[in-house]
Amino acid sequence: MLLYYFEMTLSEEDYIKAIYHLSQIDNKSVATNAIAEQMKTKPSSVTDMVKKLSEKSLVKYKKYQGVSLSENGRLVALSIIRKHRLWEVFLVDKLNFSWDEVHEVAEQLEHIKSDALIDKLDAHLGFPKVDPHGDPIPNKEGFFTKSVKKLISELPVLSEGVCVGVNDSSVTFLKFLDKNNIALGDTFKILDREEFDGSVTISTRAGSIRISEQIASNLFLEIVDEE
Amino acid sequence: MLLYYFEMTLSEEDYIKAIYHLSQIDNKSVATNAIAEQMKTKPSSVTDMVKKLSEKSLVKYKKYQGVSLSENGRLVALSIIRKHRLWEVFLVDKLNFSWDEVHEVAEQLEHIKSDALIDKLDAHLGFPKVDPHGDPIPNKEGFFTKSVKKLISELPVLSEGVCVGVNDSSVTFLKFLDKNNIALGDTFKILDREEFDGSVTISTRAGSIRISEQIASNLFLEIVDEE
DNA sequence: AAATAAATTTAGACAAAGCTAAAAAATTGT
DNA sequence: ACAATTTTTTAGCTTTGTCTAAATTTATTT
Repeated sequence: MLLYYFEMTLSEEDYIKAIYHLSQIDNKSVATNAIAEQMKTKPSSVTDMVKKLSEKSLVKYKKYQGVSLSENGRLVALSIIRKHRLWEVFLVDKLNFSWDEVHEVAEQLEHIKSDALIDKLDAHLGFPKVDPHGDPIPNKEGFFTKSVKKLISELPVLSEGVCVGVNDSSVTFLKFLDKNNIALGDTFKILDREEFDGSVTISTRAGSIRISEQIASNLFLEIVDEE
Repeated sequence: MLLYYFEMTLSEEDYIKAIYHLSQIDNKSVATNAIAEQMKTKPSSVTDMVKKLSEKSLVKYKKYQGVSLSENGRLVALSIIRKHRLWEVFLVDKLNFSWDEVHEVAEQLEHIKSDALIDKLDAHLGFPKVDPHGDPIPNKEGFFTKSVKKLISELPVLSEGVCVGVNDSSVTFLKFLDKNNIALGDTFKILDREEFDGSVTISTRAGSIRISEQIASNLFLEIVDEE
């Protein structure tokens, strides 16, 4: 990954990250208002910041035409996302936070500046490919495997992925998951699907279990495309 | 430890820490110029900041009379120092940094705001009492064991402590340490001292070894007083 | 006990990042 | 096509933390 050629402030980094995420949604240039909403700030503040980032050639900007990241800006965004996601893995795997508690702290940790720190953290965690939500972790050069989030009911047999969410968050459903030793962050493989009723056999930490079509259509897996 | 009653900026935290460290040197109130030097800033900037901290009752300040921490200020300082030293332990024990590489990164990590994070980090590290330099880690309530740094040659038999520094950093001396499996951060116990030549037997990780008076007067141990 | 020196504070400015209110450009509706 | 609406930008002000230069207080020296 590129070394930044200039120091970036916390605020600049947050803007770059926001612009990155917004430009992922659809591929057009990002609107001032959209950034303002994301950053919980006013459009006029966004205009000011975007001009500054443009001078540092981290974004491409023409008045009234929206913003997009330059190649350098994209690499900066990916380096921040890399840090954020590695810290999330650390918080969940090593400090026993649950996957839904880590975002806020990781938002702070992602701004710590030290290449050595991130390299060593990465190694310490065993070079993880995805964070606890199943999102891919870019490598040092900014490459990462794309991933798709899909319901088990929509996936073909032999798919493998990390359980990253539920559709139905009712107490009964969550109790079912608990009873069957299914937790967010677990890796599942789809072993078989019964054509008759759509029920699915999956392998879990606790062995393989059979789940009904109804369950299968309420569990999201994050599938990583190796390419 | 107290919850801060108001958010503190990074800069405020740095000033509080600087004032704490300076007031440890001798017990008088701290001079504006001394703070300016420590913070690498100008005396006029210090005056401004000290007024602000005084309004938040973190310091006691009278014009031209120097500054000292209030009880709240002291607790804030200790909470920052606690974070700093826990992160240093993490960096050395878990990420394999060497003890002399960690300060800069810990300076950043100490400002991360999350009580849950620090509690869990503390547990993950096994509730360490001292950092890799042998300095004591305050507990949540701001209590910590005092410690003294002394040469092995000055310590009585049966003393125990963490090796935290050398007087003579010549290549030959460091090579001697390496050859005898002595590293900064190791815990030693003084088993015996020979009156005749002042040579000392110490127990190390690698077993017990005999060191000459010359060596003993070049190795610092940090002794923790349990009280 | 003045006179000089050193330390500290005040006053006024500046850059970063935000805000409000008003102006300008782009988009939409008819 | 042009009026109305929405989006974006500009202009000017605020706060935080810094600075320089000048003024003031404290300390030191003779």
